[in-house]
Amino acid sequence: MIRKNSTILRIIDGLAAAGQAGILVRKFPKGHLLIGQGTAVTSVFFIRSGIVKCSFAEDEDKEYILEFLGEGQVLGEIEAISGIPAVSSVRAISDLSVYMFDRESFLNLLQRREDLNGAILLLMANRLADTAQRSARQQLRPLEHSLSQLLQALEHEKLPCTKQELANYLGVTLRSLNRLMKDR
Amino acid sequence: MIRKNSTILRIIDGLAAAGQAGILVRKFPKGHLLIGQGTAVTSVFFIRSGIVKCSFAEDEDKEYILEFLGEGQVLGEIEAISGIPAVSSVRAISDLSVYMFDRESFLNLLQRREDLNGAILLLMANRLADTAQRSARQQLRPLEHSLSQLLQALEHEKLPCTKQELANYLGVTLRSLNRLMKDR
DNA sequence: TGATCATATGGACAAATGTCCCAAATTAAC
DNA sequence: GTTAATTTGGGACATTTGTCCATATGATCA
Repeated sequence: MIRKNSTILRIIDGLAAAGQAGILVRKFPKGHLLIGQGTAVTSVFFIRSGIVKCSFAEDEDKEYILEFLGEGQVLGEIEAISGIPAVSSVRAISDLSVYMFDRESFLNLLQRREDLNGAILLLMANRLADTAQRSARQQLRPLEHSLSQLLQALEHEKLPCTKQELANYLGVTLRSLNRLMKDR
Repeated sequence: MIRKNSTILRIIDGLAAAGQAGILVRKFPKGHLLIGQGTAVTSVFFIRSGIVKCSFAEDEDKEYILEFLGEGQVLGEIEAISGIPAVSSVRAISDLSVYMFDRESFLNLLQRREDLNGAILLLMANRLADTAQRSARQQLRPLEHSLSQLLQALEHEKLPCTKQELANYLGVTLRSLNRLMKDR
């Protein structure tokens, strides 16, 4: 449910400890917007601790939550690599501690460090697989199924988010979510 | 609508022309299954010409089409990189010509050739962006909207697929698709 | 020439979901 | 401690979508 990746965090920890240039440690409070959909992204973030939501909006009023990311996950790498404006917004839903790279440093390291390169390839492959699978399941299965999966996942890890956000993650209205919750 | 990628095709053309070991040229007829969901993937394919559909099934009877891929697109790279069984099935929907790599050769080249590495990173970044965007739009917008977008795209490029497949791409039943088509 | 299969179209009804409300409960602000 | 704002839970109804048909059209094959 909340994606994590300890391999990458270890690599970055190592780089930071070795005094690699271009890495900053930053902290952000819950609610802080790290990346705004449609804007240019100039930094790449690696989550040290905390949770963010990646969400996509079209109308201002409706949002769809693409994923929740936790420890070791990377933010802004897609935009850094492809040069396009941010695909989604990224907002902290708990207090956050991150490593922050400027774009050039990140791309440089990605070329020079084979281990980082491999870890990022792997992370992107996993994300693609997960995203595709979730997208497909949401189309194929009834809402009830996605919901019970979600609730089961939430028993193990608590997610500091509202019910509206859960609905936005499931791609339905809050009303529908409540209905399902009631008559289970 | 149909994803393509000429940069990669040029790189692979070059490698093949230079006699790089581990590359085969293969042709498959329309309808041929290149990758079966859930099975181990031992080859990586680069499309020289033709179109495939990547689809995800859960019940045997229902399928969701993740994307249509054309020239220069890569198949099986996710599984090669991450080692997981195939996330989706890939089937030719027109006659197909491909470059075929065994997994080891592909991973080797990915390490040794900076240009290929960069091109694959870029391709995966673009796919992630596209997949996320499509998934979000399908949840946020009414079917009518997705449909008109799709029809507009199809005016420029013709896709050799059935209406059932279009419905599977949109994530709805054929009945719903027909209804929308009728009262536009 | 049929017979058979895939594909395409649409009627009728059921089920799921959204929209528009309002009220209770909880949390944050002063 | 009181007020305001957010979050939650749900009724009533409209709309959308799915399910289960039946029929028509066209292609293929014996």
